[in-house]
Amino acid sequence: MRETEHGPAAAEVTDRLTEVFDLVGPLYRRAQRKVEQDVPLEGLSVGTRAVLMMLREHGPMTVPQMGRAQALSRQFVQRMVNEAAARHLVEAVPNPAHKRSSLIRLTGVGETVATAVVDRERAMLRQVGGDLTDAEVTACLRVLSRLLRLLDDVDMD
Amino acid sequence: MRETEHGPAAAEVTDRLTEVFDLVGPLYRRAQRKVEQDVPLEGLSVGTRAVLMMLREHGPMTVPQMGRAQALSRQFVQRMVNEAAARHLVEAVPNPAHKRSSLIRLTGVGETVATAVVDRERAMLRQVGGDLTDAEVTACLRVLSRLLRLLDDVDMD
DNA sequence: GCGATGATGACAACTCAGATGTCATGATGA
DNA sequence: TCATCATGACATCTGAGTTGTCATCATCGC
Repeated sequence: MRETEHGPAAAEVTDRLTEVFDLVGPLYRRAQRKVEQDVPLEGLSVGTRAVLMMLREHGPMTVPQMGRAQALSRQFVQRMVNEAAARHLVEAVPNPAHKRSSLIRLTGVGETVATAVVDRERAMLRQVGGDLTDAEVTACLRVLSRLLRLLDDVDMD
Repeated sequence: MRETEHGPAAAEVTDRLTEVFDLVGPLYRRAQRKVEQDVPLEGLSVGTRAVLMMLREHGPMTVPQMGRAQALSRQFVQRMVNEAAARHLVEAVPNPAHKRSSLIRLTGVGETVATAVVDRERAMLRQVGGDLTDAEVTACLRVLSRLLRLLDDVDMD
C-alpha cells in the first residue's frame, strides 16, 4: 500500500499529525524551562539566546528577518538584539541590500558565547542521539517543516 | 553504515536534533496563534481547548495528571478546568483510586464541542497530510517523544 | 490506630514573554 | 517627485502561566 495516496491512509496520517501537535506543546514548555535555568550561566536570557543561535546558524540577518523566521514580532526581536548589543555580543553592520536596515552579526565575544551554549546543549542531546537513526530525524525535520509552512499565513505585524 | 552506532553518525544525529528544537519554537508560536484566532468560534480559550482535547484523547483524568502530561502547573490546569466546568463542558466524577482528587470527564456538550474543534483542525491538517508518509510521521512522533522524555526531569510543583 | 507526610483544591498575587500602538525617518518604486 | 512602505525607537498592555499559601483529607509507616 502506498501511503502517499489520498484515501484511508491519508486520513490516518492526518490523525497522527494531531498527535505531533500534541507533543509540540509540552516539548516547547519543557525546553523553554530547561533553557531558562541553564542559560543564565552565560548571562543570557532565552530571547538573547535565540538571537545568538540564529545568527550563528544563518549568518548576519536584519531584525525583521529574524522576527519572521522565529514567528516573533519585529519589536520584540529588536529588544533582544538591543540587549545583546549592549553586552557586545552582536553588532550592526551596514546592509548593502537595504540602507536603512542594518545587518546584525555576532561579535567575537558573541561567537564564543554562542559556541559555549551550543556545546552544552549538544552534550545533553548526545544522551538521546544514539537511540535515533539519521533517517528518523530527517523525517521528523520534514514533517515539522511541512507543518510550519502550513501555518505560514498565520502572521502578524 | 549503521546509523545507530556511536561515532561520527551519532554526532551527526545530535547536530540535527538541534535543528528539531529550532523548529519547535516557531511551530509552537504559530500554532498557538492559529488556535487563538480559531477557537473563539466555539467560545473557548486556548487553555480550555487543551483540557478538552486531553480528555477526549485519554479519557477521564485528574487535574494533577493533566498538569504533568502537559508540563503545566497544577494550579493553572485547575483554573482551566474550573472555567470549562462553569460552561458545563466537563464535570467531576468520584475517583475510585483516590478519594480526594476527582476525575474530570467530558460532558455530552463537552464532547460535542471537542469533536467540532478536532474536525476543524483535522480539515486544516488534511491539506498537508498527503505529502507525508505514514512512516515519516511515525518517525517524527518517536523523535519528539524521545526528546520529551529527555526533558522529563525538568519539572515543577 | 495514630501521627507524619504529602497530594489535592481553592484562592491570591505576581511575573515576564511577547504583542500592540504610534511616530518619525528614510528608503523604495511608480 | 510624491506616495508608500519598511525600519527603528519607545511606550504600554495583555494574559498565559507561575509562585505562594493554607486548609483539608488520604495514605502510609510505625
